[in-house]
Amino acid sequence: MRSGFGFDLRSLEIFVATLERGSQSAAAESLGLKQSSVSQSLANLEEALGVCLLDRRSRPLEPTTAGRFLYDRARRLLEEARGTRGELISGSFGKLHQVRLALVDSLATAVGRPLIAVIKRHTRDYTLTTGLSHMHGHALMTRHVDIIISDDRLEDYDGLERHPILAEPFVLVLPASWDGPADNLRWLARRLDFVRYAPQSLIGQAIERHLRLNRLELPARLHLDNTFAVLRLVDAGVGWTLTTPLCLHQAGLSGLRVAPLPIPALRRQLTLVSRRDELGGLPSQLARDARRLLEGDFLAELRRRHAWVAEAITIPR
Amino acid sequence: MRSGFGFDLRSLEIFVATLERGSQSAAAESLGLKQSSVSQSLANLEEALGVCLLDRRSRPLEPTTAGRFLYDRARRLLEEARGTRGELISGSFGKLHQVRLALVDSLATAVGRPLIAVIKRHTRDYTLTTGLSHMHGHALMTRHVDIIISDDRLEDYDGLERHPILAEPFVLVLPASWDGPADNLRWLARRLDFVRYAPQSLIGQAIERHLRLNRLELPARLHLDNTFAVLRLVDAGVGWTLTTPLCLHQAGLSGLRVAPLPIPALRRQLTLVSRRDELGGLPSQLARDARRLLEGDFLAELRRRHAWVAEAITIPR
DNA sequence: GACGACTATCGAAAAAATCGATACTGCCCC
DNA sequence: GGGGCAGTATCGATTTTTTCGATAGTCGTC
Repeated sequence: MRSGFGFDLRSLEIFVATLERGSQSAAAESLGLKQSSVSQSLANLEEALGVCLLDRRSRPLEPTTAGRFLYDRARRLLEEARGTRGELISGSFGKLHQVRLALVDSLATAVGRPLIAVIKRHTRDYTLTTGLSHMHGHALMTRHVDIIISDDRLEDYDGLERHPILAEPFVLVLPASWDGPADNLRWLARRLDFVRYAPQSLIGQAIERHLRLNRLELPARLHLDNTFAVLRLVDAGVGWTLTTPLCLHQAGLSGLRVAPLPIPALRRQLTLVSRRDELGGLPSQLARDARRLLEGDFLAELRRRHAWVAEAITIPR
Repeated sequence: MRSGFGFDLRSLEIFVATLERGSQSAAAESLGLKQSSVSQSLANLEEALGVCLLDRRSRPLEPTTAGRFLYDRARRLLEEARGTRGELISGSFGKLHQVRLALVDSLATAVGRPLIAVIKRHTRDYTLTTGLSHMHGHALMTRHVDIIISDDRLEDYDGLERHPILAEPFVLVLPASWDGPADNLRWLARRLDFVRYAPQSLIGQAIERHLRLNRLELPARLHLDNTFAVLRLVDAGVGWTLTTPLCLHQAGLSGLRVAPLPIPALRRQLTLVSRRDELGGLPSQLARDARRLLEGDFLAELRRRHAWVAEAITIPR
């Protein structure tokens, strides 16, 4: 047995049959083996696991505590293996057990929970992770996740399907207490610190690149790796930052002052990306639902609070 | 691979690694194999399952629909195998996945649902079956069930633990419309048919044996294999029968006339039986709960309705 | 203490998994 | 359009694992 588990399906079959038939000889017969093979297999199993599984003295054979436990798990594993085989050869595939979804933080807070509800209708189990966007692409390609929604469209890769979710402009965010002008970043940066996103994050990179393009060299004092931390500092009056309406929504800090960028516009696009044709209609459905949720929840509130920002947001379809 | 599944844990490992690494060569390296072995294993897998799993043309390698499905199941199987191994070698056994309980019909209706709640606190999953008692003993010994509650104490077998649940007398049951005497079965049987339990059932056998012992030869016209059918006929005025208070309670036919046996008493004992020391405290706890439920529900109602019968019932502890 | 029913052990045989070598495929690039 | 490249398939040889047959050991029963 080459697998590193200490057992494989065959040895579990033998073990289970032995307990159910009550003797090695009976198990051997029921499996079309000889008793010696059963004995060997059981000995190997105990050897490989380093655990005693059977009390050989009693008749019918009885499991030890560990054996009783393995019996339970083995039955389950074998049952699932049988089911899998059946579904495979009949071609009638059931629900997937697990769909793994990775979201940018800002979306996770806004629409994570309702999206999970949608996923649940398609699979038995799911995982949802958040994290830095540039990790998501890699995770998708190595199959550590199945679906990502982030600002990375992974244009370099083939075999993917992409569903745009949201395009939003970056805005300038200032402490509520700041009542000075907000139309010159260079000038602003001399009175109030620029609170930056850490350069590992895609959002941070996008901002830095845009600032460079617009020939703004601003002092690098504060680098924080998540939106909440960034906005918390701004809220505390420490400085100002650039971010997007969705991030603002996520942080839930309603007291901040929001102004248009005093430099050419920068936008980010959130896109749902998955491996093409692997999950049927689930990705497009999730995309549709994510848009609907953003529309109803986030955008509606934004219209009330900062109508001019809401104008600039695009939710496709 | 000797198991009849078309795959084993090893081939699943290889398949999963191939998809996750995106190529056979990479998978081979990650598993310490050569590419040719991976190719072989995948070919065997497809051969054994009779299904194409991979689209070999695309880079990184992509699964077919069947392949995507198998990937999902395989990850799960491997995950469970890993978990099982971990729990086994660390000795810290988790919950059992499944405990299988078999009850005599009459108990199932009376206390089945609350008992399930108790089981749920001890295992992830459970099954409950009912059926003829004499099947239960066999099922227990062949590990098709873990716990039985029936009128068969399986005295012939060792290695079992037994917890008495209830002892109850048989009673004579007549149609409500019958207002004649109920103190002579032979006489009764000439006016009204004796509705029997099928001789396959343990309860039927017990009754027949008792009648023989008391030299009663009654005509064999009606043989029904479950309490509900038996009592339904009695209720319809077709005949009379012998049964127990719990069976009466189960059938829920409140209009029937109940009388003491006009022959020496016959009792049945319901006992919870399980393989000794396999399930820790669960059997005794279930027994305790079953008694409590019978006491509170069944016996309390019986006291109101037929106090003289309630007297004759014993619930231990 | 012989018998029967079962299990352990061991070398041989059979069946796998794996390897090494090599041929094949599709793609990119000049 | 042909060579290089990265990956895959195939095949005989090799190693490892599984199974077998034979035999010896164990335990309980009569």
